Parts: sequence; structure tokens; C-alpha cells
Amino acid sequence: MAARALDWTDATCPVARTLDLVGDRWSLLVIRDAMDGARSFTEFQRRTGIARNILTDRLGKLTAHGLLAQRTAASGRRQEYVLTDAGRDLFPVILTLRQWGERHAFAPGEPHSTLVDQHGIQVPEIALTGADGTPLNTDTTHVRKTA
Amino acid sequence: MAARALDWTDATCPVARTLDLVGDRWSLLVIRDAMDGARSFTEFQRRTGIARNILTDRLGKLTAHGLLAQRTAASGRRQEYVLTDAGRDLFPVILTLRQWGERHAFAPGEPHSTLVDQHGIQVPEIALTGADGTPLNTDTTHVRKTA
DNA sequence: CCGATTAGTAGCAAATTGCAACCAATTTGA
DNA sequence: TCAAATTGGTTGCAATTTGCTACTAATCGG
Repeated sequence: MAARALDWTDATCPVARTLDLVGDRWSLLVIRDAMDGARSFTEFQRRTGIARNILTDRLGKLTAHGLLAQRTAASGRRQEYVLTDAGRDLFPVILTLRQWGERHAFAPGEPHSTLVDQHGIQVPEIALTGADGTPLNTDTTHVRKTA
Repeated sequence: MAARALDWTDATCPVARTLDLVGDRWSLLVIRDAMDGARSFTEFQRRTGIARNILTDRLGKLTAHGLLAQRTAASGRRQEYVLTDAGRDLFPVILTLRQWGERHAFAPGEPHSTLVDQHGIQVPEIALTGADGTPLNTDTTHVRKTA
């Protein structure tokens, strides 16, 4: 695996750096499936439908960038891919992508998978609020460069 | 612009549908810049560094999918691209991508842009909590198919 | 009216992706 | 216990996507 020699699309922007790492057609779907229990090459391939050589590449890159790790499976001698802390920390990204899709990419009544908590209760729509309780959105925030 | 004939990567998963719409190398950076005030073709090109023909394609697709709209600029007769409600609603996605990047894609002390509110105060890290106050993460949630 | 800027298009080369076949090692099951 | 199936890839090639460098037509500013 090529050592990390990333030259960032936009080195000062955290959004751009994150997208350099996971902003392709497949990486976030691999992360999604890892969050939902996928561990093996074949299982990732089956769930995503990704081409096998591309999957090889993505698993390698995600591992090289510290989002996945390879370890020996408990039951025997096979290897498996598991999320690292950094990989698990993408949960808010996956959740917000999910909730946007539910709101804007499905017709009313069209069926789709949902995210539920331990009790099987559907996860509520998250509302972003700032320290003072005001909602966070494009009107109430802006980017300050290179703080 | 080809009429909408999307065949989804995974039609039942809202995450996958969202990524089908914005999960390429550039779309979310265009959205990011639109949120931060970019309106014109040239301005998007300058901020992202995207190739001009690809930018043409992405602006067209985002417009076709209802994330951007073209309207006549206030000051004259030129056209400009503005976010629709659906486009603005990607704010939580951009914010969570930003915060993940801040946590995992920068060395400690390395400078980067930050998001601030109206008072110039830095937006705090968002913490996802469920209805009962328990934190939402990969351990406390799971996907239920085709609810 | 002239030069600069805007908003693209066109052509082509390079890089990425996807498909299908192949392969070695491991696991399963009769 | 031995054959068949499964796993986890790799390889080669074709198709698609991307990026670069012109080029153009319309507009804007002075």
C-alpha cells in the first residue's frame, strides 16, 4: 500500500480533507456496511455490489488511512476488517446522509430502511443547535479561514 | 441534461441514495461553496479548482436533482446558482464532514478554517443523542430494513 | 468602443472503474 | 478424508470518467 503521500484538494478545509479520504462513490458505503456488521471481503462485496478489484483498493485505502483495521477473526485464522475509532466516528456523517436521503430522495410513503436504537425505536431527526440554543444552518454560520 | 433516469445503487437505503446524488469527488465541495456564498460559475471554479467541463456537468446535475437552482441575479441580467431548500438541508452533512476532518485529518495545532456563528463564536462539536438522552453511535443503533 | 471577464464547449489524453476470468488457500460436508 | 464450495483476492482489458488546454460567444466596465 502506497505510503501516505496525499496532496489535499484544499489543505486548509476540513470538509475537503474528509472528502479526500472518503468522498468517492464507494468508501462511505463500505463504512456504512462496516457499521452494520460487515467484516469480510465477500460480505462487503455482496452488500455494496462494488467491483471486486475496486473493493480491494478501497479496503486498502481505508485501512491505510486508519478508518479500518485488519485483525484476526475470533473464530479461527481468517482476517477481518473492523472499524477503528476514527472509522466509527464517521457515524454522524452516515446518519446525516441517511436523514437527508429520507427527507429528499424518497417519495412520500416509499419504503426504505430506517435506523433504530436498542429498543427498536426509530432515531429522531437530529436538530443542530449552537451553544446558545439557536439553530445552526447556512444563515446562522459562516466559515472563517485558517483560524 | 438527461432526464432523471437514476437507477439507484441501493434503492432501499437512504444513505446510498444520497450518495448517488452527491457522493462524487466534487458535488459536496460545490455545495460547501454555495453555502459560503459562491454564486457564479467562475467563483465555483476558482474556489474548488474543479475542471471547467466537470463543473458544468456537476452544476447541471445538482440543478437537475433540485439541490441548486438557476435564477437571474439581482444586479442585472446574469444567471446565478443558488441553493434550494433541499440543498441548504445538506448543512448537517457538511458540518459533520467538517467536524470529522477537524478531529481526524489534521495534526494537532495544524491550521484550518473553522465554522463560526453570528457572533463569531466557534460552532461546538455536535453530540448526537436519542430521544431518551442516550448517545447515538454504532453501538446503540442498527439498521432495520425496509420499514 | 475596447479590453477584460463570464460562462461555458470541444477535443483529446490520462486516470479510474467495471467486468470476467483466474487462482491459491481455507472451510464444509458427505 | 477427500471433493466441492467458499473466501479473498489478482490480472487483463474495455468502457467510462476526469482533467487539461484551447476556443468561443456574450457581457461588462470604463
